[in-house]
Amino acid sequence: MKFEIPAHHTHPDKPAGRIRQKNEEAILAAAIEEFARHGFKGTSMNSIAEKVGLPKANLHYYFGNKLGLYVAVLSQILDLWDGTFNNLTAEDDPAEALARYIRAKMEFSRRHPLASRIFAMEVISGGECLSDYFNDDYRAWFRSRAAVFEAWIAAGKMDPVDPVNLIFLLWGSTQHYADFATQICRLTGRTRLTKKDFDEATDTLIRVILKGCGLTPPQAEPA
Amino acid sequence: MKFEIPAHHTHPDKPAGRIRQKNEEAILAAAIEEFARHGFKGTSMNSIAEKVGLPKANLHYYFGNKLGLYVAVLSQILDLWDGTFNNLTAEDDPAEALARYIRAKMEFSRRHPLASRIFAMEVISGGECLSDYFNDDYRAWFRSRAAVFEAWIAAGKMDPVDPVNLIFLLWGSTQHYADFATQICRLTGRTRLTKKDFDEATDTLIRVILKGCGLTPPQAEPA
DNA sequence: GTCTATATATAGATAGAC
DNA sequence: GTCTATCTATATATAGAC
Repeated sequence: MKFEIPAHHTHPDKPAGRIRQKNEEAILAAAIEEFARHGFKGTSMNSIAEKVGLPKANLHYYFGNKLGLYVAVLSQILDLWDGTFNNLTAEDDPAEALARYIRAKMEFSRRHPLASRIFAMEVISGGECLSDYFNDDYRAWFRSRAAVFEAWIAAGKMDPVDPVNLIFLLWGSTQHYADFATQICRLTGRTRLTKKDFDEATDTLIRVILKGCGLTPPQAEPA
Repeated sequence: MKFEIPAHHTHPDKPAGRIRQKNEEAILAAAIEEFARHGFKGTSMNSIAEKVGLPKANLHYYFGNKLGLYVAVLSQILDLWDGTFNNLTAEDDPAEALARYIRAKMEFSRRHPLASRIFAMEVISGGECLSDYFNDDYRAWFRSRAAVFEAWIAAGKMDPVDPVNLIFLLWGSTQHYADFATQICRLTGRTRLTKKDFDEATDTLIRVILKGCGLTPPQAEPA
């Protein structure tokens, strides 16, 4: 999955890699916007270069080629995801843990909508660049998440809802607010979704899904 | 929204439009597959022409240009959607009507996954080609759908769940099975989602969402 | 390390023979 | 109505001056 970064040497009077780090971050930020808007094939290196204000030759110097830049963007996104999940355990109180998980997913949709959209477009397009990510470890991680629900069900703490489809319900309903924000704004007459919009949507999701699983929502905790 | 079809005349010894109709259908079918996989900008007229087995000049002859073909594909998809919705009324029994709606949406995801994905990619990409579709009529239609839930709530037939976010919950959770089928297959070790997979997912969605709205699911009716 | 100029491939679109 | 050949624009990528 990793791409080759061309060897180079730095000027002695400047800290090694400072310019590189700054430029790479700027390029990645511009690339995220373009890839989120046009997908991989629909994005041109030229448009990214113009947005970041560098000649496109620099993009090739830093990331090798277009696929290398795209994979770097995807890697950054997946790092974000890994940091957001993994907070559910069988010992948790189901209602509290599930509410926390829905809040975390909605907060991700609010703060990283472009990342969510790039991931969505990649999966919709077949997800070939994610084949290394969709591996045995990923399946094992997914089973461990489903096992938490199974444990709660076995302990009689929640209704016997199929854990696999419950997870897809959680993902689909929360990611929708990032991926389909354009449609939501058009339908509700907004120009963008506010923090308040997300809070209300989060409350609705927590209320419906928890009750649907036979759980009593915990008292709202301050954001 | 409509594009110009070039004027032409037909040979007198052949029924007018027979060849055209057949070719246009074949081109649209191939275009749906390509656009669903690569999005608008990522799809080339050449790839569509090769898939359908016609020279690409024919595609331009029938649809004018690439955007015309894309809009024709989108129009066909939106026609499908219009035929699927609009079955909820305030007079319906909420539990039965909602279960029916979830079934219809899931059946759409199962039978028209490519259509769902093209719509999703278009919305994620900003939905400029849908700006004519996301108009005042669409907003009015959406409010009429939300009003059905409000009527049910006012009549005490279901919990006071915010109708707008409930609709997004329904859309997000059902469309997920079409748009993210690749990820679902990787996670569950399947090569494709079967009718049985969809039936089980549908049952889970109906069970959780209806109970979450304070409704008692109706007895399962045969598909 | 940076950027201009350019090589090469492929895109959308069309002219014109049949 | 159909299809070959071609035009023009733009894409990725790189060579080489600075």
